[in-house]
Amino acid sequence: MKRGAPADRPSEARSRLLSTATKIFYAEGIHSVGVDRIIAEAKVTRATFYRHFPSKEDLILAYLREVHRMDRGAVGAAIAANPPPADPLLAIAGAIAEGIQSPGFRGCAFLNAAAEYPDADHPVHREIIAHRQWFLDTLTTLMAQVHKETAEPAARHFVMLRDGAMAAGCLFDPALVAETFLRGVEGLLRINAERQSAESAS
Amino acid sequence: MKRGAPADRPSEARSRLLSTATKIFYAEGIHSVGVDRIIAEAKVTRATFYRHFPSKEDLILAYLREVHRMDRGAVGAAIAANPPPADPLLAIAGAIAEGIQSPGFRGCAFLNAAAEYPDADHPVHREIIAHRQWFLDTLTTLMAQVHKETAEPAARHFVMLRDGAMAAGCLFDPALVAETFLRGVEGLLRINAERQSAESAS
DNA sequence: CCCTGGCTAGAACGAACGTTCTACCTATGA
DNA sequence: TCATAGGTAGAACGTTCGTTCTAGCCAGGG
Repeated sequence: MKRGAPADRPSEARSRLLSTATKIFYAEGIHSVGVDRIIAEAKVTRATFYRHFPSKEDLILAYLREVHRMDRGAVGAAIAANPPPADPLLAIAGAIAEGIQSPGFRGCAFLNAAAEYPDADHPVHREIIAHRQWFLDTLTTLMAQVHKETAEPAARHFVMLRDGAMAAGCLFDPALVAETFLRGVEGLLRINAERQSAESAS
Repeated sequence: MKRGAPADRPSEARSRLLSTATKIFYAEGIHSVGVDRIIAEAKVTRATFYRHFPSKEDLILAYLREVHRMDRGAVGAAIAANPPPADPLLAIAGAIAEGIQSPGFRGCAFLNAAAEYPDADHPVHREIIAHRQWFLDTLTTLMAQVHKETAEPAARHFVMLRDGAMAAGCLFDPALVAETFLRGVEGLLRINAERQSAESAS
């Protein structure tokens, strides 16, 4: 009996289910989308759905993990393409600004999900927290290469600008939001770089 | 017997309904709360509910208008207590930072609602846009008294920091979020004030 | 007086929700 | 060869949703 992990073989139906859910949950929210809708658009049957996802909640968690995977890939690519000493933070900010202006942008999947799952003990909420902690940690590490002493507040500042930009991106003019965001990040990086050079000069 | 006072205008049952809805919608979200729940906690009957609010959507709109009313009151009070030339912007930022750290804080009611109503044509979404436009306009006016030329981008920057702080306030440590927000606002105001004095010197 | 308006109480509706079930088909590999 | 895993198709479960309805209670003003 070679029954290993439940995801040993990439099932066609499962990936169709997940990509459909990702698209619809992101575009329309979670509570307001029923499983029937996802089943219908993924062109699978109810039985198949419940074979791969024991409940809707499992699908929601898989959706968030999928978005997390994509975010990690995008950040990793930005860092790889702009390794220190080139500024990967500007590359990340650029990718965010680009995302905000791309068609179909509906904000941050995690912030949107957090609005629907305020209970801190809920598995969905915990998944959100975990993603955000990863993002903050990643930025803190990168920020430490600009100015070590203020890396943590600077990273928090970056995340705050990003959160604001992602939230406003589908409520204001995306181009203006992206511009405001990039200006803010540039200012933040400039200040930290000045701190760094001021210290190394002394 | 009823008071002859004109304060009778809003019925007791209606205001109980609205305050209950405001509390529950804000704390738990909109889609995940049924009308039965609000009816039960407001201690009214279904018939009474539908007498005052033709549908759930009307209650949701009333909820958002109620929060808007409270926000306008808070901003108005902050401006009244710190009229120019004292800085009302710092007072507003302080009130926001205080809100983030107060118990029961669940983020911005409008950002949360926007996550549940992404359709731009939906009445709820439009109510959100209207509130945000009012806030941006208010800040732009105040910002113009610091530095007229850059009032608009500075106000957008302020709103972006606020949105980020409100979104993160219930996902990170509120005290750290509030501190990061206030530092960001101080920096923003300092830069604009420097621009102002640099110009008036020339 | 009775009419009206705001309220209580609770039954009932159809639709949609998440979930379970039976029944059958079809590749694959031991 | 045959058991099995993963798929299709669709009925059905019980619950909850938003909404409507009937019926009755009580106070104030014409």
